[in-house]
Amino acid sequence: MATVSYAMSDSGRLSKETRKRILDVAEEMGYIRDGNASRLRTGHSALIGVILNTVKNPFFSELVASLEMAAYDGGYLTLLATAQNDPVRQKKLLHSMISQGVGAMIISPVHGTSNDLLAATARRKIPTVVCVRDLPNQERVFVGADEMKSGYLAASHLIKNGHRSMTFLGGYGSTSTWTGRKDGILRALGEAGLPSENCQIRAGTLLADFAYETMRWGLLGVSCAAHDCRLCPK
Amino acid sequence: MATVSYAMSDSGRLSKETRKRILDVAEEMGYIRDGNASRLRTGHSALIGVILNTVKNPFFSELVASLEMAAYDGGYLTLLATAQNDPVRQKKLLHSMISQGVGAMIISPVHGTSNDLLAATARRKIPTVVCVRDLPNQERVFVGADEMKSGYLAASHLIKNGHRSMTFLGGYGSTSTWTGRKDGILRALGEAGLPSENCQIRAGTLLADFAYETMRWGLLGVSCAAHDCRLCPK
DNA sequence: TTGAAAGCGGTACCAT
DNA sequence: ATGGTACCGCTTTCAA
Repeated sequence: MATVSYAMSDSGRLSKETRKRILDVAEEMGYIRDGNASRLRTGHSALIGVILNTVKNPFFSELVASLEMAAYDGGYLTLLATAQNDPVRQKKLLHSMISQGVGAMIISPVHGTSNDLLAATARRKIPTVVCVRDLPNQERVFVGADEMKSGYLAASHLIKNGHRSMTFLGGYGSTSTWTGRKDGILRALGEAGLPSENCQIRAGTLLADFAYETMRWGLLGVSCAAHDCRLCPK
Repeated sequence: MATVSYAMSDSGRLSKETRKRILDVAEEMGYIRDGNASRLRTGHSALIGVILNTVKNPFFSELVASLEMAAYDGGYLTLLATAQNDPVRQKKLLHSMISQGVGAMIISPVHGTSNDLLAATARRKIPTVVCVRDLPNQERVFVGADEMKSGYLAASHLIKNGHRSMTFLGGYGSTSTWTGRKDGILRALGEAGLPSENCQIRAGTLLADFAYETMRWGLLGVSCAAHDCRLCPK
């Protein structure tokens, strides 16, 4: 029993021939080591949990692709689930993943995430990374874009090209993503000496789909109100 | 010990108050049952493994989204990985998933998949579904489109709209997908009394990206050679 | 109605 | 260099 384990993990404790004999037999009978039993004993997991809002949005599917490849390179598998804008579902998923013994978590939190979401991973010392949308006022590791800067760059681009009015369709209001981009836009307007009224600001669920389509065209949620802009979808 | 287990699974063996007391304490200390240990004992897993070629292609990301939602509704989590057109990687992934104790597998096999891929799941009686691309001459469950019919419909559409020549860019040649679509196109040409030379047939790795872009435009790998077709990308 | 104990498949310590 | 054994957290049988 123990010897087989030593053979599989190549601990160097066994003689060349004993090890080879064991591996040969294992190969022949199609043996695959039970990673769960292993984790149960050692506490080391080969699973990384990933919770995103959706995976249909190309931004997120590219993210999934990259995460999965990085995980594979590190010898991990990804447990993927989507929270569908539902904080309750998000929490259930996180608990399910902990139940499955994930060794680490990557979460892009939904709007309305409660402050205690990460308590479960924190208590168990499961390394957790928050991405895309931040969780303010919490102890966490965050990876994401500088939303403020992106809004600023987008608005500046429009202004530089002679546009004086624009519309901001950022999806859900009062998220850190939305607020950051909006602030960036307003800053750009201010620096150009334009009144903030020149940017129509819209937020809400119904606009999310529109914004999504806009994002697909590479405009990051900012759409130009002038109908002859070469960068905007027809 | 045993009593806690009974409380969690609500077997009805415990008195109302004992159960409630246990659940309260569990809640308070943030207890989450270890699904792996459970699986180890019972053999029942809450994991469904999914192996696709890629997840960047919108066709597959929509598939992932649907699979994940269905899994969630059934109380399962999805273990997702991409084979990246690499049969070796595909096999390693499958073994990793078995090692993680998946209860079922869903695979869209890569081109060049060896015949013994599913031997590992078969031996362990892990229910396995092959999708999108078929594995001919094997005992398996397959779910996918009628490729022949889709090629036929696409070519018929072009012919009906007055086009007499076309190009088929189907990506990798000699896959069941490619062959099916090609045969459908040729059948449509035949029925219209057109020679098969009227369809340029191209296959190969370099064309895969082109075909992918074409698919994004909703043309399912069939592109019209006439440059004024309203349906084709500009 | 409750609890003690064995065992799932590994790993790691200890002894041989 | 090798194998016996306890234990990881849970479920299930059996006994109390």
